[in-house]
Amino acid sequence: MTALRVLLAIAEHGTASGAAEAVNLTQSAVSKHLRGLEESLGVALFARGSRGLVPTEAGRIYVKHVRLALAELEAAAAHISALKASPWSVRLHVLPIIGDRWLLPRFSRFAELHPEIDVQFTTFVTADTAETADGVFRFGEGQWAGQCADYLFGRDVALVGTAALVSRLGGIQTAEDVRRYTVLDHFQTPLRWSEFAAAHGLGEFKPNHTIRFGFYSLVIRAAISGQGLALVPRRLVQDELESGRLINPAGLGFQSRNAYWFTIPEDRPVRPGLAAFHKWLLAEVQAP
Amino acid sequence: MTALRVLLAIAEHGTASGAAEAVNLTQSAVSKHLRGLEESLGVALFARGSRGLVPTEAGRIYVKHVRLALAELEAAAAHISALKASPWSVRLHVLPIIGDRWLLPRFSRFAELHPEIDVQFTTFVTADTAETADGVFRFGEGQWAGQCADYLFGRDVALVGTAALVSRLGGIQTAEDVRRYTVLDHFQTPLRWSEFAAAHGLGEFKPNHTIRFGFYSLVIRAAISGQGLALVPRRLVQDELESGRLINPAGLGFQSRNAYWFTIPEDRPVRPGLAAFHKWLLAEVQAP
DNA sequence: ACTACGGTATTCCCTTTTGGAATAGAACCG
DNA sequence: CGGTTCTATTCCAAAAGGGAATACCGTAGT
Repeated sequence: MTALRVLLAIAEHGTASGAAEAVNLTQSAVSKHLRGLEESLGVALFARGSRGLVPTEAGRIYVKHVRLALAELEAAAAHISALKASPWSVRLHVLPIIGDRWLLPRFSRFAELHPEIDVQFTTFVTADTAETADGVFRFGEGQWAGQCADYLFGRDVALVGTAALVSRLGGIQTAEDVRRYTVLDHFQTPLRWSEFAAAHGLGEFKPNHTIRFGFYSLVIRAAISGQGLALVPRRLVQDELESGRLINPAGLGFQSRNAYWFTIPEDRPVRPGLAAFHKWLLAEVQAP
Repeated sequence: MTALRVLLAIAEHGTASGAAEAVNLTQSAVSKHLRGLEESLGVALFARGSRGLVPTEAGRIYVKHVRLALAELEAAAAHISALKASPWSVRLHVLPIIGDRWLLPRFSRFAELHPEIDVQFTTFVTADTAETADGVFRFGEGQWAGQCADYLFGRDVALVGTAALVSRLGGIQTAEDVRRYTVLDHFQTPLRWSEFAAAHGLGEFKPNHTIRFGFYSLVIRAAISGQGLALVPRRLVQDELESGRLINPAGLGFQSRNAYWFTIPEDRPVRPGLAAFHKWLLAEVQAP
């Protein structure tokens, strides 16, 4: 069971050590779980490379199903916990990328501040999971029917890559130069590069080569390991930009209409636990 | 994880001890698993009665979701095992009621006969699970598009109940007498009682009281514990009829158009493992 | 070519969990 | 009121899970 969670974590992080952190285990445990799964299925799920684990065909299929299954289990738990919701419990639906790179690192502060509030996280998407949640983190333009949305961050999108990569291909002065590079993209939000092109008046944008990933964390990871250029909300790579592991050549980027929001249902009374979280969240976004 | 399987087994059997047998554990282990689940969810899933465990509202909801989740996992496994199918492996989709009461008890004979054949059972229903299966046990009239179907048994439906129940309410001479009894029914195949009524020219059949169950094994179990009369394929309660735990008053029953069939896809080449199983299955049905 | 680095696999060892046998207890039935 | 048929609990052995340390392997940069 934890093996399945481990599996998904690996799929999202692309490395066993990264996954280990995400599920609060050691890399050794993760490795063993993966091996256990592969043995019981009799199939290799990930190909071992020195840069991490890359899913095999079977792995991709299996991961897809396992994600659905865990989503269903999560929905089950959410559903029954909705039956006994106390005013001090909060059920949140969090996008993995936000949870990993933004919310969880600072959530411990909230937990310390409000030990009496019981916060439950949900990360997979199912039909009714969004319905039973008290608050949902979303990506989009800020309009959802029946939802009251607060902007968090993410409109400020930066073009990023490693210094080594950029200098090797002759540097980037203008957006035009990007055409020479491999670009990294995300399956579910493929519009980003055309938004970038539009913002810089590039017209038809046909990059040298595109690599697509199923998870945004993989896009970021690929950028860090120098595989190409990525468009990422600046806030999500703040650490890397400050430490120099990533650079933002020529300050290129654009203002996106799509960003990260936190929504709460309009029709439902706001219970005190949710109110406290909501307030904390907005404050945290303002003053980082 | 096994806890979830245990949960479903309990839901299907209505007793912890029965479930224990179904999942190859002891009753003690089952009890502990259930308690563990309930504690981690903070909700009672089953009400403890001295005649077994009956699901609570929360329990029913949870079971429903868990079934979907496990179906998904099963589909995952089936999917990837389809990728590496050897000619000596067979993937079967089995209806729980058949698996429990008919197939598994005699399957060990097949396993002894053909140790080289790797048989994989699947019991939950998912869209593609039926597609990847080599053979499927079905309930119906024998016509499925693209499937070649062999009749197994189940057309001979008997009216059954405990001797105690029947004598208490004054015995049953004709089908008319059934009206005085509580009847047991199955959600997914509710037509049975009207078929029975039609076969005996009863016209509008309005029984005294009806109890409905989500699983056919619960119907049988309820009949055995004297809760009412049930219509059951005779082959599925052969043991009980012979031992007298159930009786078939006045030999009442009817010939149903719906029965149990085994189907294999028409378009697919029949691999040797499947051929062997198929042959064994038909022989087993003939000579019990 | 060599070293530093970032990753995975493996070994050893301890802790926790799991599962079975036996037993106790509760409800129902005749 | 015994007998039967359930569940809950206790005790104990076995197995799985998980962490720390270490070995190992491929790549990148000098």
